Amino acid sequence: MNTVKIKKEITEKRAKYHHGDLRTALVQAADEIIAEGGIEAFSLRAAAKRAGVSPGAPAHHFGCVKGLLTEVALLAFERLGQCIEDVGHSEDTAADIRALSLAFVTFVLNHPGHFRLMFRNDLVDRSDPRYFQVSVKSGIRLDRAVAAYHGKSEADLNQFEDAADIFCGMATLYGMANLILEEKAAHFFQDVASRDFVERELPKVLEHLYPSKDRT
Amino acid sequence: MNTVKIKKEITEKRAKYHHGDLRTALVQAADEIIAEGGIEAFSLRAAAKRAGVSPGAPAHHFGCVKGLLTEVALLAFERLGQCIEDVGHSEDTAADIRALSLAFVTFVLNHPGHFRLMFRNDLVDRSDPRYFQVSVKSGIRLDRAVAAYHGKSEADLNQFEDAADIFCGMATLYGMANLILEEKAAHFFQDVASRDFVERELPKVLEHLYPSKDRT
DNA sequence: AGATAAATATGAACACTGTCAAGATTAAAA
DNA sequence: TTTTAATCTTGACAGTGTTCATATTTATCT
Repeated sequence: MNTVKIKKEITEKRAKYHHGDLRTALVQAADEIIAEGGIEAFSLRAAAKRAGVSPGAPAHHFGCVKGLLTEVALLAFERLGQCIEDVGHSEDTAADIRALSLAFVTFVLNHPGHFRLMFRNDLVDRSDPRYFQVSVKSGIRLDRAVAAYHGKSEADLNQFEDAADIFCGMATLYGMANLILEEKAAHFFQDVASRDFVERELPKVLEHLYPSKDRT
Repeated sequence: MNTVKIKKEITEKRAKYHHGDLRTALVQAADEIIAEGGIEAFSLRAAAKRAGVSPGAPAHHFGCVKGLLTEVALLAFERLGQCIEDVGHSEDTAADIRALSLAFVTFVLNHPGHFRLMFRNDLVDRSDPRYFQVSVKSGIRLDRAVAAYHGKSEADLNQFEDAADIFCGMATLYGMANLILEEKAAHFFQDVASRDFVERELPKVLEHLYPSKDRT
């Protein structure tokens, strides 16, 4: 009967021996850790502790650390996709590109830890089919906008020159986000990683790169 | 006298107790490890072992692991700078940009481990004054080329619009190198990380981005 | 319902990692 | 030559991811 008492105490303290939905609890814990302290702060054991579970538990749900981090990255991509979706459509294709790019860079500045994770080959299993799915989903709007800016439809994308345009657009945006976040552009602009700066100056830069066309 | 004998044997086996120039030996060891297996293969202890020295030795020469990796990164930047310098000058500014970009991407593909290290804030001490020095040195040629392409001299760089041009140029190049190396552009082009592909297609892409001007 | 099978979490172990302090060894300076 | 300073070793510490036998709970079948 004594053992029963002890069991009950334990039960009250930590819900149950079987967590119920440990998998999503671990993903959430990892997600929070990365949001708060970046990948530096993350460890499999820290996530386990945060979920109130033993250090060996995660291995049963995710094969290894990459599995868990992949889930977090997918989550982040979905959020990015939402931010992109929330951008309104306009008739000025250059303005569309500006708005989408601003949304992207804003996401990066708001979620630096996640952004640094999302594209890391060593931490995320990019061969997971869901990765392709979700990364395309969050990039397709920019693809279309750039294609439209160059007067092409989405159907033309197999044509080399249109693919090249879109490739450049993606590269530029990704590069700008990187330079801004990691403050590698400090000798171009000051306060380059501040949100104010980005909202003020990024549209100008993009206006330069994709000039609005005269519609007489 | 027995101990003397043993001492001598040890002496013959590993040169001397005092290595002589352990600092550069460790940098070289780390450099080789990263060249062979990337950052994944690197560890402070592995570098120490490769240099034939005890695991605690590096701490005396570099405060911590970041110190050693910073040296390797600086080395890599110097090599990059050399590759950039080796690119000839032409009168066609667009062709200059193409040649410089090709040299950069080629370096990235030839030294993937180093490239992945060079811009990592968590592994390299970018506040080291030598970092700024050497990174500017390897970027200035592209700066000038882009400025010249837009018909500006280097003196104009404080002007916002010229800084924006150069910022975009840097971002695009950095982004392209990333997309190509990490094969994030696979749904644009195939075999995107092969050297053949880059030499064949990258100039086309850049010709698109920086069209050669008619000089009638 | 009761016994059996499957899923799930624990806890200890293993081989790593970077960092540190005490002591041994060598080189340089007095 | 003796003393001082620099250099390297050794052993320890806390931390990491991963694995495995064991304990516990849930689900399934008779």
